[in-house]
Amino acid sequence: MPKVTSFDVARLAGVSQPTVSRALRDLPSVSPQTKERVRAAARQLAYIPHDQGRALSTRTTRRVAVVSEALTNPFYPQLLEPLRGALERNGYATVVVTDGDGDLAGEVLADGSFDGVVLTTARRGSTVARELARRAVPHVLANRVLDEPESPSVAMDNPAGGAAVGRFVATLGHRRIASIEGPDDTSTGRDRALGLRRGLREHGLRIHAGLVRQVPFDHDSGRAATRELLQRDEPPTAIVCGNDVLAFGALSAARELGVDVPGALTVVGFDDIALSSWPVINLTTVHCDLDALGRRAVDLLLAQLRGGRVAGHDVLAPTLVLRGTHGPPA
Amino acid sequence: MPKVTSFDVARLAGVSQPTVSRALRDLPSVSPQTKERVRAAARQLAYIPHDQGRALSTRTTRRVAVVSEALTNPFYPQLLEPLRGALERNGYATVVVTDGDGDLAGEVLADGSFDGVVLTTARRGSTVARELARRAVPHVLANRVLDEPESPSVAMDNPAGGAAVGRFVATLGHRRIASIEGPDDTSTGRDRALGLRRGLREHGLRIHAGLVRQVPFDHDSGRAATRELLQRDEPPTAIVCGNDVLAFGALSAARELGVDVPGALTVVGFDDIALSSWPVINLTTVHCDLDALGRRAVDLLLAQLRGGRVAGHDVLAPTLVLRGTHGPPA
DNA sequence: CCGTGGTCTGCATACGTATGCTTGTCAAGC
DNA sequence: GCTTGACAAGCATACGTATGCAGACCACGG
Repeated sequence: MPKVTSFDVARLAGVSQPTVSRALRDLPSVSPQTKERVRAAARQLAYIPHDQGRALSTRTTRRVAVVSEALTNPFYPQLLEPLRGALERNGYATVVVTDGDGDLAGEVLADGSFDGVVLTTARRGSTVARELARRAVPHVLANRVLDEPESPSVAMDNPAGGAAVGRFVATLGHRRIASIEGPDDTSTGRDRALGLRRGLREHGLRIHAGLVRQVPFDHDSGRAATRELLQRDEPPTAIVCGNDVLAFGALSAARELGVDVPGALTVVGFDDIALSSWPVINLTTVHCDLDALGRRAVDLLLAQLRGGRVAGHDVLAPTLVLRGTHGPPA
Repeated sequence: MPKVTSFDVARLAGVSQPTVSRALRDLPSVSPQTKERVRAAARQLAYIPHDQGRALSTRTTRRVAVVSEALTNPFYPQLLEPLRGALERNGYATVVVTDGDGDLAGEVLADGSFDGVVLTTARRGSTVARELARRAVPHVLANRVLDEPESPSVAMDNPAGGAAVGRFVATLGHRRIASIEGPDDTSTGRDRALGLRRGLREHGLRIHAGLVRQVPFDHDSGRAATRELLQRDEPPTAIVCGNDVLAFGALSAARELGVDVPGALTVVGFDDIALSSWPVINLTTVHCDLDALGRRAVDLLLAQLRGGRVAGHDVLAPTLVLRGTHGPPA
């Protein structure tokens, strides 16, 4: 592809290839006149330095991989954006590596294509982080964490958020409370569910086993689970969801079945993604500061890229945000 | 990063470096016994071939860049997914290149990091495609097209879709029809708006100049425009939006102002992204088969990657999908 | 006039893998 | 027994850029 190389530029400018390399990077060891001649030649040939060559020579790519599940879940683009911004401000390009099945081979991440890795959707037992650690690839977990906290990580305080929701629905007066939870092998799914139970317990409440559903984090799963729950003999008066997308599914099911929200049903989400604040949705949920999370994660990664050993486990406090999908039981 | 190279493997296996290269790629010119010895050595050292080295040597990256605006607009992840799938099936990895401002420097795309490029958010006057053409970088436009059709492209038949919407709202009986359109420098924004006018004209209708808003393709813009429109002395009875996200904004504004949809206001979108079919939204819109679009775009790209000259301009027919946000005027 | 120091440029080579060509080995065929 | 050929592996080198080191050149001071 790169028909024109630094040798071509050198020939045209009447200098050597190394001089071209130095001149175009504006190193001080090249005289102003030579620089100008080289720049002119490069311009004339529309020369673009070949990135592979540079990367091979410097053993640095200025690229960071962000591993995420399907981007069609709107949560991930919103996490991605702050990560991308922070990385860009520090001179790194972001490459999104989609990990559809959650069993990505670690090899792709350690073949020299990236200077570092951000894992956003690690499963609790995933070995990818361990493998990266073994190969000394700078990396950080953002959003989800592992059971064995070997790698640095940043996450929301999901247990605390879950507990806050529990206390909130209890205080509203609800007693028949359902929980639509995310997968148990994700730290977000499990921690929020555990937190919810703790919050309810503080008010002397428990979740009836029949009112618990554990499903993947997507709209249709939330919708199906909610349909089941609402068609029980004694349907719940409140449904707490493991994330916002599940809550959208709950709202969809309620709409389909003609159940009024919040009159006859309270729905609470978790994440506070952009859609949730749209008046057409107006979801009561738990706000997560993904900007802060992304910035912090990138800080931890940069520290490693600069050669330091890093082992922090940051936890950010979420906050309940009250909108239009909650109320006292009918 | 790659502490262990093919030379290390060669030394351990007692063979030469080229033999390692051939053995691990399972070339026939290596004896089975040698292959096994090399594989064992590679396994023992946890050897991962350095991608930069391979890329430099073969002058091929097996990577394709997909250029898109911010992924927080849910349309793009949905276009991305079929593209990614089709590329993956053909052995190419997808790299998302985010083009926040729409003025991406073409250099990044032509520095040898990618074998090909898919442009999804090109502005009408963009020179990026031309630059790629000049440098003989295989590329294709998917979704949006250019005024000068120099590069191969695939897009929905946006004028036809717009016309269908125009005829539809006219047939419903609406007369005060508003149009919230996307930016004029995008082919989607302009073509859909032109199509709408054509469809209405067929029914002897015109859009009052005061009922036209041209805004960026995002929720808040749609919401703000709709608030303005609904607070006029004679508000529109139907609002046609340049895409679904704008329509969500319209629904938000209607909700805020207590305007009933579809009782007092008809809202129509364009794209039929996943959210639109959620019962909680249930938007009447124009369906675009992004799977087909993505597959076709990748086909055109692959033809170029295999060395062919390609110059097709494919257009796919969209279809109106009637859901819950339309009705006759009050 | 020679030596010194500083400035600029070029030479040689490294980075890790892939591949054309050559060499070596061995068995079969005449 | 020598040739032929097939097969297996190694040698040399290419890909494009970056960098340590050496050398050239110039000006200046003694």
